[in-house]
Amino acid sequence: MRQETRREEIINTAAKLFKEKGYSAVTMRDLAAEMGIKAASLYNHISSKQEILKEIIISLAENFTKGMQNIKQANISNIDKLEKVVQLHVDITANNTYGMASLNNDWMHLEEKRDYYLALRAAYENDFRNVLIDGVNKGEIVNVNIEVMLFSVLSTLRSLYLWIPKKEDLDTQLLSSQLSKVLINGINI
Amino acid sequence: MRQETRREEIINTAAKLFKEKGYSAVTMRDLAAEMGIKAASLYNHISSKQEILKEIIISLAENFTKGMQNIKQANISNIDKLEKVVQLHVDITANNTYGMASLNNDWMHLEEKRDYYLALRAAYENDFRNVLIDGVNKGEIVNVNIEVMLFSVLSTLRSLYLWIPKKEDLDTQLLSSQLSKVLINGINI
DNA sequence: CCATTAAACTAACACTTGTTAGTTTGCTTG
DNA sequence: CAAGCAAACTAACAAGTGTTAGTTTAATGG
Repeated sequence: MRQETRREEIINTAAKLFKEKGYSAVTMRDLAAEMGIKAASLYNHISSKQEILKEIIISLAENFTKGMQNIKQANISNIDKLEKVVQLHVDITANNTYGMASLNNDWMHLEEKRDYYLALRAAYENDFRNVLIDGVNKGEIVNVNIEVMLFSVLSTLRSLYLWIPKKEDLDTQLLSSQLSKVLINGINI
Repeated sequence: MRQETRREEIINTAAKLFKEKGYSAVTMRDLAAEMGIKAASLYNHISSKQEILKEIIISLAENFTKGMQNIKQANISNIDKLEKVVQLHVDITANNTYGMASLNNDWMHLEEKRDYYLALRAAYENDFRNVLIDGVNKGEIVNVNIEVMLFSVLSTLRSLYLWIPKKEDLDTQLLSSQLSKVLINGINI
């Protein structure tokens, strides 16, 4: 386990506070107090509050993009692809529960990188949609409204950060497989 | 269609802005500008920024509570109860897309009413959980991890506000039935 | 036509915000 | 030991914050 730099400590602490109160409600003085230093000292390590948010969100978004690239070009069924997507979300979220809150709720405060983030997200949703469409065409997935299926599954995956921290010793493998079953097969007998 | 009071106009406009930027990032001057007046003039109609948030969130939360009371005491199967819950979410969200964003993301800024909100939400989740448990016990619902099923379905329903506004002429009845199918039966063949 | 009233206004307040400049502290290493 | 440096500090700033006080405006109804 590599040692965290001071900069990374600040970013991780910020992510935690951003999850609790949202980006706008967290002041640089709040963040400094949580680190046990004065606000001005933060600027030895980061260049602005903006930059902290950017670091949190963009790295996560790029992780999702990378994961999706691998999955879409794999030579497996579309149901299997969906299971891989579920696992991708569980893994990334388990490793950065705090950051996922910012990704979901504070991306609109990104300013310069906002459009880049939105482009990544749109591409991701589109890749996801294509898995569903191909699955329907090949008879692997039931033929109901694609947008409703996309919305339903993706909403659950995007909300994972709200639930994962509650678990103590999380078995990501187990959660991922249970979640896949529920999302794919539903809940009725 | 009853005429909106000036107060209600302010609260609805605030909800719209809160959805776009979050409660903390919206200033009273932003809100006033959107209404075409000066910030100080808002205080002829509301007593504080806090109060606006409270009005938005608490009324919605109480609507959910009321709806759940009706559903839990109905003499129908647990699967039917779930369908009613889906419809409840679709109806409330379709009628107040903006407010639902605050309910989901800004409840932590409620201050005095925060604990009351959290109590309502915990009770709601518990009623929801009991429908699932009773369904499993009666063999209507598959016996997998209750918390995973609860999380999955509730996350989708709570995220509805992000998707509903995109539809132009929304048929809530249709959306509700499609969503129920996906959530209950899953997406595979 | 005058009194009332809803709803706007201007001006100002005390405080908080992100950030900068310049300085001090205390380790690490040649 | 001296030099270098990472990382803290104090002090201050300009702008923005929610809110109050007191005043003006324009429409309404007896």
